[in-house]
Amino acid sequence: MTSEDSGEAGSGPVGARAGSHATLWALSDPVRVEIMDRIAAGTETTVTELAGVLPMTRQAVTRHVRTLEEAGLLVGERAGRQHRYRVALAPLGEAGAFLDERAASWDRALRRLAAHLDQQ
Amino acid sequence: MTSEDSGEAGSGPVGARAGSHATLWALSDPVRVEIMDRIAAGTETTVTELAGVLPMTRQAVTRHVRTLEEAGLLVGERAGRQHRYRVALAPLGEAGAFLDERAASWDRALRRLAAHLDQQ
DNA sequence: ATAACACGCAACAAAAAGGTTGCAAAAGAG
DNA sequence: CTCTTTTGCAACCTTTTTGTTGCGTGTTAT
Repeated sequence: MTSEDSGEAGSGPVGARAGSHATLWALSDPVRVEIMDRIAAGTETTVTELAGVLPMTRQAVTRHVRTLEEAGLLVGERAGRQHRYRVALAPLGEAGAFLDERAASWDRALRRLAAHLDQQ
Repeated sequence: MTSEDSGEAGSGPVGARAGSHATLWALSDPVRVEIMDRIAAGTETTVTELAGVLPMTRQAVTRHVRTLEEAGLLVGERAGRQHRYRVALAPLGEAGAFLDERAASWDRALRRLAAHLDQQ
């Protein structure tokens, strides 16, 4: 039935973003952040439960969950006929490090330009 | 603090995202990150200069720059017929704080669930 | 004044994202 | 076995992104 996907690390899927970009993009949608909130809280941890409290159908929730899963922010585990999800925090650290790195780089560049102008 | 709907009314165009979401979304595109890199470095600081080194037309660059400007990551200043941009680091701090806050919240929720399971 | 440059706006097309409905398959309950 | 629940997949539609071309406006140089 299901093919051997569920491995987003190799030759990625079609619309796949890489690394921290995927994480930033996944979390730039308030709906997906709310899904992460609810799964982390443990109140709604399946697609059907989430669709019960969110203003959209189950299939729409499935897509958001899949996006989060491809970003590595969610990990699913099948328990019988249910498909339960839990959050993974590792990509959060990567994305945060990415932002910090960029901020530091741009800050350095700005100071370098300012010093250059000051020298003239 | 957690309420962020009904954001900026007058300054935000039609499809504007609010606060940190706009920042995360703007930086989830490698092209826009590269634009930020080049403007911060001072090598290309106008739309025309950027279009000269990027594989797209000037109008496409204009759209990306506008996206970054709406997120507060770029500030433009007109000098004669040229429109020069410089980077602004403030939204970076907000976005980083948002990620940290979410990571801490989800981590707390996970520990609470783990403790709850441990108690049973 | 005229030509060249930098920029903005509008119309348009293709692709991706977000959402819906419908239907089929696997797991549990009666 | 039959029925219900949970899930996945496929087709389809709408909106948003992303990119193009064409044209008009303002600014600088000759």
